[in-house]
Amino acid sequence: MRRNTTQRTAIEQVFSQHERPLGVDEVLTYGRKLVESLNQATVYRNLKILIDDGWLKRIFHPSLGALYERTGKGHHHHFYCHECHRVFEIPGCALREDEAAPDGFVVEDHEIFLFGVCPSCAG
Amino acid sequence: MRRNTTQRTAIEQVFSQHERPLGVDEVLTYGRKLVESLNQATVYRNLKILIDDGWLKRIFHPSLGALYERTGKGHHHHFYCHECHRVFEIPGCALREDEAAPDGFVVEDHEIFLFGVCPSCAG
DNA sequence: GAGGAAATGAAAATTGTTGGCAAAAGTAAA
DNA sequence: TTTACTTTTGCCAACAATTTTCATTTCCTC
Ligand SMILES: [Zn+2]
Ligand SMILES: [Zn+2]
Ligand SMILES: [Zn+2]
Ligand SMILES: [Zn+2]
Repeated sequence: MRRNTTQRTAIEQVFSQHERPLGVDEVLTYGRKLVESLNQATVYRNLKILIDDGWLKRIFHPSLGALYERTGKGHHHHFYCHECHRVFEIPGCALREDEAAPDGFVVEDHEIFLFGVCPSCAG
Repeated sequence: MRRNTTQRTAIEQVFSQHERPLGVDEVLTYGRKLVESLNQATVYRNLKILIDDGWLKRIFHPSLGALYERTGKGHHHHFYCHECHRVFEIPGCALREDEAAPDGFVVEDHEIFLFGVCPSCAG
């Protein structure tokens, strides 16, 4: 049976405190402010657990690699600014899902990554 | 100044011969049929060069990791069937690009991964 | 051809992630 | 509570993927 641990609680708090996709290193850094002894392997183990639980979701960024974000925040997508290298969450969806794939394909989910320049970098 | 090498030419040929996203290991395997001595580091180096040149594009597969595919094949996206674990190229685009991000964001490119069941698995 | 810069191959070094194990901590029954 | 049991942790070794180092080879220009 699954036990509650201060480590996993801390990791959950990290995601609650930062409302954006986080990398493993960020989870570790922020998590250590809550539980000083927090270990990297523990972070990996718990990220996996939280994904299995459906509490987290893993997304892939073309250059940043794996990022983790909370589920249940409503359908949204991501924008990567190649100037400041930040990932933004973009609410809503501009995909015409019914036209997304040819007949016969059953589309159950989709992931969209936008690339460009964010408002503050665009000046 | 950039020089033409038999190795890079071989790598380009590999992509021309296989019209689908390829992993590093596949590029190495197929490439060695053209240049026996082809080295893994050379593959990595040239994949990077070809991406910088805009000749290749890197995409991330949720479980296979990084894949490389030719650019200039027309705008398209990818579909991952969670039954047979195959990646399909989906021609065309169903994204309303003008509505994809809030005002201020300059969208220059986007990547879409569809998930679901392919026609042959859907029966 | 000769000279010089760039690219390659081989291996070491990094980086990212997972696995083993003894010790620590959570849970439930006594 | 305390005890007994099991999960989870921290540390570290083991992997895997990718990058770097460096001596040697190859390409290109003269
Ligand atoms: Zn920016
Ligand atoms: Zn959407
Ligand atoms: Zn299928
Ligand atoms: Zn598109």
